[in-house]
Amino acid sequence: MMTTDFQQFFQSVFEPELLQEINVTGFQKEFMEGDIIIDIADNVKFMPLLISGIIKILREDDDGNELLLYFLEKGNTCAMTLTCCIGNAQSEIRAIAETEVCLIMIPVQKMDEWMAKYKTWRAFVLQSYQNRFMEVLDTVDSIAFLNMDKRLLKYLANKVKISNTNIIESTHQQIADDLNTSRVVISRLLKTLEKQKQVELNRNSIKYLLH
DNA sequence: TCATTAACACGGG
DNA sequence: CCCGTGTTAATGA
Repeated sequence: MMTTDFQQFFQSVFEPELLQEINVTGFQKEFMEGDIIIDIADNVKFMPLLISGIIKILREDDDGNELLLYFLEKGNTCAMTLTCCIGNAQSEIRAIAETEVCLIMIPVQKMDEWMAKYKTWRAFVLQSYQNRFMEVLDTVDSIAFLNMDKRLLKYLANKVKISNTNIIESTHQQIADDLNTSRVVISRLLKTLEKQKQVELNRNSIKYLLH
């Protein structure tokens, strides 16, 4: 059973026959905030299409430190899943529900079949690759070339952009985890941003005051 | 110079 | 009382 949400969003992207097939083979799955959707070393058997909510994609080092790679929004899919499906490999990333999330799960076998059968599917998959690759490049650039204050601003701006509100409900510790730094640094940088009238600070929330 | 770690005080829920 | 926040001091890259 497919929701109207799904119809509305993907209608413009996929042709009717493909929509029909998705209807038949896909199934809906929901996650609560904080749920792990895909973990590192998981075998990927389904390809998720994001209907609603936001998913955080992150990487982890040997010591268990997490690093945010990018967020997925409505209409996106996980590029890691795509590579895993093709190579029949394990996930290199962890996907966590940033908000409540609604997904359509597509069995991986359908991936190949549809690549040949539907132009729109092919275009969608390639476009997803392209988009995610650019996001990762952007993140790499940030880490390599930007100081933590710029990275923080970019992080805040991005959060504002995807959540459609200028209030970011995070603790300093959560932000520090995402950017793989310490809370002391985030607290100090946020404080200077506040003095510069770029943000307003409250417990558990940050109001972003630019544009 | 700037980040990290540990430690501490403050205050709201 | 617990947790998030703001700050400092010591240490390191």
